[in-house]
Parts: sequence; C-alpha cells; structure tokens
Amino acid sequence: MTLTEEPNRRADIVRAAGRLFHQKGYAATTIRDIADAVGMRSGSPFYHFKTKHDMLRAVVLEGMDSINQAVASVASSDESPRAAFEAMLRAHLEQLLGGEGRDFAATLLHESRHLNPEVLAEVVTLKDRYEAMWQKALKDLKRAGLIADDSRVARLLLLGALNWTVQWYRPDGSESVEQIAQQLAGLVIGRRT
Amino acid sequence: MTLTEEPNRRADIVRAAGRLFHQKGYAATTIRDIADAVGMRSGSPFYHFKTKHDMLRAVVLEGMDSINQAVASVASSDESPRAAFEAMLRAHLEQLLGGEGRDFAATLLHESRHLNPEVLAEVVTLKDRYEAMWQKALKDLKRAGLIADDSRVARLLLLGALNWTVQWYRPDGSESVEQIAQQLAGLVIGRRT
DNA sequence: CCTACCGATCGGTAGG
DNA sequence: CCTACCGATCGGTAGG
Repeated sequence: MTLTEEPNRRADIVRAAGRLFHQKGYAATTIRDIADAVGMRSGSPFYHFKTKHDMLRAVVLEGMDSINQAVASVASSDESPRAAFEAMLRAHLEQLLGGEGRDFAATLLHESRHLNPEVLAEVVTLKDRYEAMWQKALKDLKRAGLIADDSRVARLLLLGALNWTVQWYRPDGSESVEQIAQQLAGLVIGRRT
Repeated sequence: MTLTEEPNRRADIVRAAGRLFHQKGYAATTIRDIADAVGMRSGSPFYHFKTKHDMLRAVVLEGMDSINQAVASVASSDESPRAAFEAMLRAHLEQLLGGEGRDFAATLLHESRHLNPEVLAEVVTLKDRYEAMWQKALKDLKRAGLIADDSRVARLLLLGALNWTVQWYRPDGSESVEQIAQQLAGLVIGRRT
C-alpha cells in the first residue's frame, strides 16, 4: 500500500506521458511537454528514463497489463456464456473509456508502431494471450447456440468495434459504457425486445 | 483524360505522402522523406505545396472523397436492403484495404488529428454526410426486419469493426475482402448456415 | 525545380 | 533533479 502523499515522480511521468501520447501522438510529443506537465526541467525526465522510447514502453505495457487483468478477472466467471461475454465487453470498454487507464490503453492501441522490434514482440505476445480469452468466449457462445461464427475474423471484427469506440466516445455524451456494451452484445448475439 | 506519360509531380507527392503518413505517421514523416520518395531535393516539394500540413490536407480529402464516391455508387442500388448493405461493406473495405486508395483512407482515419481546425471542420462535414448513408442503410435493414437496432451507436460500432480492419488485415493473409464483408454481414444480420 | 541556407527545436548528456 | 549545453534534424525560404 503506497501512501498518497509520498511522491512517485516516475509514475507521474508515466501518467503525463500517457496523456500526452494519447492527445498529440508519440512523435508530436516532446520531452519538454512531458517535463512541463510534471513541473520538471527538460533534462530531468532522463533521470527516470533512459530514452523517450522507454517512456512509451512503460505506458504501453501498463495499458496492456490493465486491460488484460480487468478482462481476465471476469472472463472465467461461472455464470452463463452470455453473462461472461457481456462482463468482458464492459471491462474492456471501461479500461478504454473509463477514467483511470484510458490514456494507457489508447496509447497502446494507436502508438505501438513507434515501439522498437524487441518491445513490440513483447507486446504482441501479451496481445495474443489477451485475444485468446476472447476467442474462448466466442467459442462458448457458439456452443450455447448464441452465435453462428466464432472464427478469427469474427473476433477481430468484434474487437475492432470495441477499440474504435476511442474515436467517438465522449464521457459527457448521451450513452454510458454500460449501454454501449449491451448494444454491442445485442448486435452480435441477437435480438431481444 | 490525362496521359500516363505526362508527369504529374503534384500527384506523385500526394501519393508518396499518403504512403509515408500511413506507414510512419504524419509527425514522424519529414519533408525530406517525401522528397526522397519522388526523387526531389528537400526544398522542392514546397514548390507544389505551401506547407507540410497542406500535403496532409490533400491526402485526407482524397481519402474522404474516394470512399464517399465508392460507397455512394452502390448505396442507392435498387436491390434488396441486404444486397445494398453487403455492397456497401465491400466498397468500404476495398477502399480501405484494396490497392489504390489504401494509404489515403488509412491516413484519413489515423492522422486527422493533425489537421488544423478549419480543415478538420471541412472533413467532419464530409464524414457526417458519409455516415448518413450508413444510417439510411441500417434503417432499411431494420424496416425489412433484418436487424433490431439501427441507432447511432449501432452505426458507430459497425463502422468501428470496418475501420479497425486496417490494423490487422494483410493482403497476403488467408481471407479476402469479399469474405470479411460477408462475415461482418452475417454477424450483424443473422445466421445462415 | 535546385542550391544554399536559416532559425527553431529536438532528444539527450556532463557535471554538479 | 537542475544548469547549461551539444549535435542533429526539422520545416521552410530566397534567389536563381
């Protein structure tokens, strides 16, 4: 348990970097932007990170880790396949659109191309593990007769619909994360009145 | 009708810029990258465009225009709502994943945030018009009893599934654009065996 | 469209 | 973590 008062400058930098990478993109964000955001001089972030790329790495891995844990914690619920699926939709969307890890997840989705090959491979491994959870959820839905297609393409199309919400969702908009999750479930699974 | 032999350097620049913006991102692409790609010196692109931003504008508007035309040309077909819908899916995916305008459409989707407010407003107007076509297609599907939800969120989720294909589709992969379009139609509309 | 160049800014570092 | 700085690179321009 960390005390809230104890300053953790490294974490501050990661948070600020996440926000800026999300808002302006990695390439358009300067070290000076990040230093300003945490009240440091331009050379000081390098006391905590060797390179700008290392900051991106920290942000992306944090995003991958958060969403993985959030979805895993509801994926193996012993309820019905449909309930588990809807809980996974909610968890994914909350990571992506909700307060805390929003910038981390968004940076993961949009700035990973700036990762060097070694780190990218690291991320891809985690992503494959993550997507396997979804594949299993789709398989269970199909076995229960709720969907007809549990192929790889179906999974990618579904995750696309989820991930693209970053582009249009507004926290002050008219629909909640909960509603979006339910509408997507309805779209994929089928109609109820 | 333009002769193929007649060199059009401006169009060459737009094409090269589109490819580079798509591959590396707008901010990470330099004028020198673009000049190299078309065999010019670093100052020469500015004979054709006033700023780097104007090149982005040209690429994005070309992308918006192509996809708009491609989908519009099949949207008002007088066939069944389902056939029209599937044709729209194919047209959108072909623009996004097919050879010609791929880089333009991808740049439109991912680099629009670097547009200045005036140009962005221009793009948003065109985008709204584009999305209205999809809204109408969904309305027709609902009227025909093929889907239950033709709301704005449903439309955005659907377009998300389409747009995200840029992230995972590989031209040399195992599925064709045609197949992806059909699987998405099946996912949304309903099962056939 | 090239040559030659400019001022600004960038990621990163040495030394404290 | 700051001060002071460096070499490299960037978008853009003047003059031809």
